Amino acid sequence: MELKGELSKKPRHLIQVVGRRTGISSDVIRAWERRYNAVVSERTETNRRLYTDDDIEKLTLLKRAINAGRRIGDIAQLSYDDLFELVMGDESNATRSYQRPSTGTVMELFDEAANAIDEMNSNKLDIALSNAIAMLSTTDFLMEFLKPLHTYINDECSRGSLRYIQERFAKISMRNCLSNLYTKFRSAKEEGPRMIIGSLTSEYENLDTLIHIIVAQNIGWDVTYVGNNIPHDELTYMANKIKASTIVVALNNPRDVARKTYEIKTMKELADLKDHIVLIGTQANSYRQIADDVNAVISQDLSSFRLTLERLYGLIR
Amino acid sequence: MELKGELSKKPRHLIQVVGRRTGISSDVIRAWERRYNAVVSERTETNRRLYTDDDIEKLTLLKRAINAGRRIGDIAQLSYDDLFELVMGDESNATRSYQRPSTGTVMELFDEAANAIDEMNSNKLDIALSNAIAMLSTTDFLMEFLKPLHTYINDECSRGSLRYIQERFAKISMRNCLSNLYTKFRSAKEEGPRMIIGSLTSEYENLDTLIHIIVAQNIGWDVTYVGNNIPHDELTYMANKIKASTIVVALNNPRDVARKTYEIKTMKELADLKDHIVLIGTQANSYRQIADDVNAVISQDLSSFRLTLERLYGLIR
DNA sequence: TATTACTTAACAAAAGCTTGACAAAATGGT
DNA sequence: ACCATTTTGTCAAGCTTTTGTTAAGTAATA
Repeated sequence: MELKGELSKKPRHLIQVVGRRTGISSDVIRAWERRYNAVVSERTETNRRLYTDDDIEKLTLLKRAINAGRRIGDIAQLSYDDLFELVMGDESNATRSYQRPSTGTVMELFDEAANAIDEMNSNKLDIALSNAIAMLSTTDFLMEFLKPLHTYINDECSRGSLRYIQERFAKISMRNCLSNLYTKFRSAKEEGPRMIIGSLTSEYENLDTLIHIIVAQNIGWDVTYVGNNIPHDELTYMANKIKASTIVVALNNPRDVARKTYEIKTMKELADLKDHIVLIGTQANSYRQIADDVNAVISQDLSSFRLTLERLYGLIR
Repeated sequence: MELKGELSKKPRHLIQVVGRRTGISSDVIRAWERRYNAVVSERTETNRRLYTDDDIEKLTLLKRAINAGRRIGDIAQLSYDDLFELVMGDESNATRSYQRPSTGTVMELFDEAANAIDEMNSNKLDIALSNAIAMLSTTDFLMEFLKPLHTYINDECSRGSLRYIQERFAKISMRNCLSNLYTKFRSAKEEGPRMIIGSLTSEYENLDTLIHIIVAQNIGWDVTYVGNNIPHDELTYMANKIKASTIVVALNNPRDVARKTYEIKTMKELADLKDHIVLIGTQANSYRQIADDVNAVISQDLSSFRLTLERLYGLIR
């Protein structure tokens, strides 16, 4: 089936579409063409630019290179392959803290979302979220946008300046957005070590857990999310069956610590010895003792979760 | 089971109906035909246009493509498949093209999904679901694929041939898939009458409810889903605030009929008199009496839900 | 008879194009 | 650390193309 090969060489995308897909404004795309011949598209008979899939790929790479600190003037004329190599090098050498020049962007996106929640306009909220995804790197989106938005909602709600239903509908938009990200990244990666994420009986579904999924996928894990309120034996059954190398247990409900402690112990016994167990969530700290006993890792925040997974990833591969 | 029934090939919809279903005005549909031969329908002996279901699907795709930034002149003449590939690429921002199995019937798609659930391969399940979306019209996808798959899972699980965790992870994939559809059908412009869908206190989240959302959106409603377990006063508050013309209440938990009856009555009193209330879900029948009293509509199955919404849509517009 | 649909023509808003200018940010030399 | 220079994103003016909308007159429908 040559579907992809044929189509990708065919000029068929208008500049507006390219702008949306790459997140580069049409003005900039034209400026790059004018100044550096970065991507020179074909034209229709009436002089409209028509881009191919390959053009889009190159523009995406250019954007990533710029994000990594390159200057457009220096890299615009590189071939796709050279560019690819460059970006790979840049991104692997990148110091982990990459600072966005103007914090204005994040602030504006945040305000847009907060307004949408205030007006209870779910459409607007969805748009704000997808704008944020388009504008920010995945990490920034999660750490600097979605997480703050989450705590903002919780705070305002407990202070009484947001109503319960505003919290609920906002969280549903955020959940949708996260599951979109989940499926989007999933299709790209086929391989990578397997991981199961879920929570034990009496736990509720939690946005933070979903955020953890995206982080894990982003590092290269093949993640299966099984939801909340799962009996521990079901978790181990599945882990064994699909040969998962890591089980991530979300702990956010302070009740039943004793039972859950026992369940974690049992899981370690029943699952393959090679399996790693990672505990996340607000209540994870209550499980220090058992974590030591079964050699589990506690990751209370996203960055330590990321570090843990990168370490395990290195161990397993 | 025939992939596309005889009915879908039969020209039977007047242009007005097509306009309502697709959200494209009749003038525009005619202009597209005149200028680009986008969708050329058959005619009655007296020269009236008669459209098939397939025509409607194509128009819907055209609209989605335009939403994604395409221009009608460039895409009007594309085949359904090319159009679909284009829309999927645009909407998922990733240039990934789905892989479609050579010959596909609903049965094969179903088996593919069932196998994935059996093997607990969530990746495979996701692919099966998106293939089904690709192969089938939205209506067929929901009614002939997803709904049967849902009951299949419930049956097998209660018979014990599927484990609890298989049910859970499968339903999460299906939920993700539905929320993807939800976001995709969202039009950028806020048009169409507003609707709120949610469930009252003590209700659980339900896949069927999500399916109803897609159906409603497909007809042209601007849907806000607020989730399960929502106090009735919060529902009315939001309905008033965003000027929703219809509130859809999902009732699937047999407990607390008396309380919920009272809550429905109160909602009718507090919400604007013009608001319509629609009751859906397995337990909706237990609310016949109050439905009559407050002039609410009960829709126990998807097709009656669709009819109800089309009628209301006509009334409101 | 009142409504809906059909055709044709015309209009106006939206989006694309080019050229040119400007200001913020980055760079580089002292 | 300071200042001049270069780079680069953004925007405006003026023009063309595309496309949704409206109007006018006629035919069909209920």
